[in-house]
Amino acid sequence: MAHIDILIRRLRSDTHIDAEDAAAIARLPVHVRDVPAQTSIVRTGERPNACCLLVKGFACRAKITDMGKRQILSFHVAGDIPDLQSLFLRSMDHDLVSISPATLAFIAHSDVLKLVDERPSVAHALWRETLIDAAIFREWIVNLGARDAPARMGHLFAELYHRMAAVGLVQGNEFEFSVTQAELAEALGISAVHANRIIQRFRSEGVLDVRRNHVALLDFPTVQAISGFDPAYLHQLTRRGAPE
Amino acid sequence: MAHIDILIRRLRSDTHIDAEDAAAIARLPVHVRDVPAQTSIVRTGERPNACCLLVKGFACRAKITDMGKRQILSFHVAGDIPDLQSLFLRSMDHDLVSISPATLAFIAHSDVLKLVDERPSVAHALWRETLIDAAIFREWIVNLGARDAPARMGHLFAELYHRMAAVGLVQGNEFEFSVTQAELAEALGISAVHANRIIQRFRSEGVLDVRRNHVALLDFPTVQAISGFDPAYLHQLTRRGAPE
DNA sequence: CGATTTGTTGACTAATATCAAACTGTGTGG
DNA sequence: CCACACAGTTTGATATTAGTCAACAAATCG
Repeated sequence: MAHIDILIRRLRSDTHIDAEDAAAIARLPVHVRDVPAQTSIVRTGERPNACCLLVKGFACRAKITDMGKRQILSFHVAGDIPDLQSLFLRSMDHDLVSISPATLAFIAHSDVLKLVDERPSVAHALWRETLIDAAIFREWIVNLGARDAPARMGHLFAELYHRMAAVGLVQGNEFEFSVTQAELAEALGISAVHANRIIQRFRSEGVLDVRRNHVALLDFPTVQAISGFDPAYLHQLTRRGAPE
Repeated sequence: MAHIDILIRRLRSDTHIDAEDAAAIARLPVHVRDVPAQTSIVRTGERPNACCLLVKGFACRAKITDMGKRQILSFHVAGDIPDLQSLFLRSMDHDLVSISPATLAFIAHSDVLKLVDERPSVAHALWRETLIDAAIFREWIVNLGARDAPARMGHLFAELYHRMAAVGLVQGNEFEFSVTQAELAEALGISAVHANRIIQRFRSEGVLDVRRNHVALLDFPTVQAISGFDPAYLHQLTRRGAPE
């Protein structure tokens, strides 16, 4: 499987592209690179001239405050282009960092721009991807502003479950995901100690089992109930291909 | 001044459009409507067939959680198109509500789509607008997740100052802005009582004076310092037209 | 001008942070 | 293969921030 196929699979999960579009995307030249965990891929203030497709592994976007605190903005899985916005926002306003060993496929901005100007349907599809990215940020704002810590954590894993299912990375109620409790805390806006206590409670209650490299949604209905999770904001096309 | 001119002014503050693009935008047919404060303009789940340009007044986007709590996602000022994402995300994942009497100019999706497919530069400009929208959400995540309540409030008003300055709506260090303390609390993810106490402290310290319809940034350097505000994430073109 | 919304205050409570120490697992070099 | 180093996790005690409730005051509106 070519590296870029994961992108086409991903796009098909939430947008409409036809065979010709897919073929045009598949023709995009890519530059593949493997990185270890904890590698900064793009940094705040840089002006990348390529977008980064995550082919394998996990990454996150994060901002550092003036007080030196890091806030993780989003987690990314295979098929995501976490810095697609750099196509029109020249300078990065945050960092992109791997949180596991990862395979990246870089696609030059110039090639993407040529493609979107030639094929409006691809432009619409990629624009839509960036809009879904924003929709996920909106839901994350709700999470941080309006839900307590256990609900936030439940919500995060319910979302990841859906997003990973879209690219075929879940088995039953479980999926591989590499994250430390400290990283989780940075995403949820809580302390690492508090994150640990919530994880333990979920584990003992048989709701959710979060490990260093693996997540099991032991009781999805409960996770959904305590977190108020509703996948509508992901704007995915349903299995049945229902209209969006 | 035609209603749509505020949009052109706004676009020029953070994107590059030429005279022909501006003329093409100015030719977009609009349907103008005045609404009182606290009016729901578009609701969650709806599938609007037009975008809404805010010509005058203020609005916010908000989500209601399953617990009935409302989280305000963003505030909007004249020149914003708060639901531009509906162009490609058919169903709304949040509400758009006026927070003051407001004038709205609705632009049919079909007209916008025709324009963006005919003029790539306009497509790029509008796409860029939605990306800046997302960049603001990212910063708001940092605010809610990594800063304490006073910093959040300072940050909100520092941002509004910049955004309103871009469309010429500030006088000195002051600007008109209509918001109740309860709404502020819903945006900041704190209780109304706590919001009130912070406002009073800022007022007594001569840092920031937030009133029902008016905001004065009495001491901008201090606001900036306590909130860690850095306008880079707004991706505005500087006054001097410096490159972005 | 009365009615309603918005803002203000105090007392009390709950959620979460901080700190510090100890423990566990995993990989590395001797 | 062991021992050590290190990163990650777990625990308890204590501190702080912010929430809730309830009453009242002040603005605002029809």
